[in-house]
Amino acid sequence: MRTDPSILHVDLDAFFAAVEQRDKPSLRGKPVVVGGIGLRGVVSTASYEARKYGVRSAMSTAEARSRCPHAAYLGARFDVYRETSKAVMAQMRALSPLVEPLSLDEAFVDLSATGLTGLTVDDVHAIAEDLKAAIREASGGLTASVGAGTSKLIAKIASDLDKPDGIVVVPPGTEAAFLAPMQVTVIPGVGPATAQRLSMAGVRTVADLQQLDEEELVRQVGSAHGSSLHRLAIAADDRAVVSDRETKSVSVEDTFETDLLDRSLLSAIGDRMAHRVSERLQKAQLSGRTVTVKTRMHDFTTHTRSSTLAGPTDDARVIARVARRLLEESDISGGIRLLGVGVSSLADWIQDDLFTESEDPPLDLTDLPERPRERVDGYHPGQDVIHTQYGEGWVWGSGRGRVTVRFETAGTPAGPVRTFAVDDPELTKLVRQPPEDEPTDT
DNA sequence: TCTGGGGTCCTAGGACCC
DNA sequence: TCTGGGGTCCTAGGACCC
Repeated sequence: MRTDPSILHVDLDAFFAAVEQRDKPSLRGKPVVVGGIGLRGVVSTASYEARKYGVRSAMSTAEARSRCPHAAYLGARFDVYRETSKAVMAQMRALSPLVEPLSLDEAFVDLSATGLTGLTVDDVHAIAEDLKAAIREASGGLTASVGAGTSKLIAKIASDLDKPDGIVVVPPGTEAAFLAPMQVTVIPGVGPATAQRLSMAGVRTVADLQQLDEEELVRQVGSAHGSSLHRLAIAADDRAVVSDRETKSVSVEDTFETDLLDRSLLSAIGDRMAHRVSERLQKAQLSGRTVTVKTRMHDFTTHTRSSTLAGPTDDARVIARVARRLLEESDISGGIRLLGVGVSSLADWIQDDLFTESEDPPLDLTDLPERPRERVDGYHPGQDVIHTQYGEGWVWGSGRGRVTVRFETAGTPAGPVRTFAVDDPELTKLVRQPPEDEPTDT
């Protein structure tokens, strides 16, 4: 545990709404609500003027409209927010190389990485003052709230105490007493479900939590959560500030204005989502092995189905094909309100390296899994794709020197399922690279 | 007035391997 | 011949965060 309050938590005030007010002077001083503006929309951010009417993040836009009909309701402009966020984060990085963004509008800054040591409460207060001024300058007038302390937990909670445009530095040594009178829900990770369980054990404040022994806590909320909560309650938090956290998954989802029942429509929507996921993977130079389809029923119950490929892919066609299969296996009776497609089990992957080496590289069939998968029933398990002169082939079973292939044209099965010996010259003849991977000058 | 979209982390059971 | 414990991978679901 460090002894000076050298971790800052910086939180931009009503970020999305503030950007809109910055860009449209007519909105300044007025209630502004940013979020989904459709029938099933939800509020992302409400300006402080709108909060006076009880409008809050995560509230349905319909409810927000009834509470504050005269507010300006705006869809989110993420590109603009991203750009502003970048400028703000740059100011933090100018202060310290160790910055951990949590979202577009929030980050931890570790001042110990600046070489400054023995910082006092006043020192940190002054640094926060300067940072806020730099942020205001770089962002075209946005305000931020800053919390500081000896840990992430303390900094994060402190930044919430004097919003908007405030600074709270918690003196070292006072952390446990600082937390004690607060509700347990101030601890990040304690949401409604955990709060409910704790309340049944008579725990409402952090002071109550500090009294509870770890074993009892683990019984109530599980082992990982319980032991981390036990430590956080007494402000024992040595989590490091980490820049460059790895992306673990990439996904796209959409809630429909009305519940959808039509499988072919859903299939087409899923294809488009697969393409968007693929684009984002490629942009980030990532690829992944697990494809997940998410469905939400009319009653809001949510289901996921996933399938893990033999190797990583960022190919829209592969993602789309697996997603289509998973969707076919999903129950959509009664209609679904949401569909999502995602890819996880990510690996770094430099896309070009696979194909640019040789002129006409054959698919290396010896690289296919040795063991056949058990469920080879016509749809499983979509392990890899080959491309042929007349369509796309889907390798769906292999082993013992044999490969089973179903060919498709534009996603539709074309011709029978065929099985080849790995060294069958006809198979070798059929296997070609897709047109877009061929050198353009030949 | 029903509940977004993008994520992270944890749990639990079954398969499989040693 | 029988029993078993641990580790890893996969799938599904849930809690939580901004």
